[in-house]
Amino acid sequence: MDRVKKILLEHEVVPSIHRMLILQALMNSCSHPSADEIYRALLNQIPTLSKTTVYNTLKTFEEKGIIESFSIMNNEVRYELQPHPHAHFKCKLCGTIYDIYGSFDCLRDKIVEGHKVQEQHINLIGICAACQKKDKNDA
Amino acid sequence: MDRVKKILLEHEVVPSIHRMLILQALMNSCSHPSADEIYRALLNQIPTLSKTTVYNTLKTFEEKGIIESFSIMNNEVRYELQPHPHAHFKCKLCGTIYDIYGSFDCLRDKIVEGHKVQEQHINLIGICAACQKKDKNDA
DNA sequence: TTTCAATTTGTAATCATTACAAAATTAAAT
DNA sequence: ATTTAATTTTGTAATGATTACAAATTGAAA
Ligand SMILES: [Mn+2]
Ligand SMILES: [Mn+2]
Ligand SMILES: [Zn+2]
Ligand SMILES: [Zn+2]
Repeated sequence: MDRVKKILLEHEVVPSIHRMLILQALMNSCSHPSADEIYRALLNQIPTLSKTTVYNTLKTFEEKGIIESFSIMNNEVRYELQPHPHAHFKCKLCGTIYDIYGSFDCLRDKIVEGHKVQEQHINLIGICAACQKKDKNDA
Repeated sequence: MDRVKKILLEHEVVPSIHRMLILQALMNSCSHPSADEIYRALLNQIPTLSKTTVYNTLKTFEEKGIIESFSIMNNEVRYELQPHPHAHFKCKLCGTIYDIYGSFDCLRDKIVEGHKVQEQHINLIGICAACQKKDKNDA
């Protein structure tokens, strides 16, 4: 919990209890949670939590560079702490989003055909390894 | 217009007048139009056009492999004929979406870390060349 | 304790998209 | 030409994620 507070202070965000819990939930989760998933995960600990607070807080975190957001298949936005740059794979069957640490060119802060790149999102979509196995067993 | 009809027939889509006009609008546009943009562009020619028809038709086109859709920055879905695989760059200032034909690995139909890739979307976001110039002139 | 700014909340609004059933169109069958 | 059935198109209502906004709450300084 001290680790969480430290991160917020380093990014000039007042470490309120809500913000600490939201960031903690995000750090504990490895599943790229959506705003709604974070909201539901915290309802036990903060019964008075408002979904607007979750949205506001996530926006603040992103503006301050604490987290990153991305969206795959145009449903809801998903959030994660920014570790090393990586790609995402979303399974069409089970919906799981996997991190892919492959050999992708990182174009951030590079100039591409004259355009200044600030963000890069590599989204792969298909059938994950687990669902392929499941399909074979069913057949 | 014959070209349009031919494409529809080749993909086993009945070439109704609406479908031909929607596909034509998509072929004439090089701006990755959204469903709403296509709808507004056609309202002159088909005053009775329903937005639902545009959505239905675009979905049909995509299912039949005539067009592809993608989404960048999680606003609306955008559509294009599928030429060679390429990446997209969206300018944060003017909103323009550029095609980027760089040297990107095409992972379609490949296996990545055990996952079967069916779609690949490379989205770059930043400030486009034109807007960089404009900024310099203003300063 | 008073004050004031920052944070949080609840509700209503927005926007893209989908669901669904009725209406219109088309082509085939009589 | 008329009937029939399937397909296409339409209009409206519903959905779901997100945002706008104003009121309520909190928390630190004076
Ligand atoms: Mn990730
Ligand atoms: Mn393109
Ligand atoms: Zn799966
Ligand atoms: Zn621009």
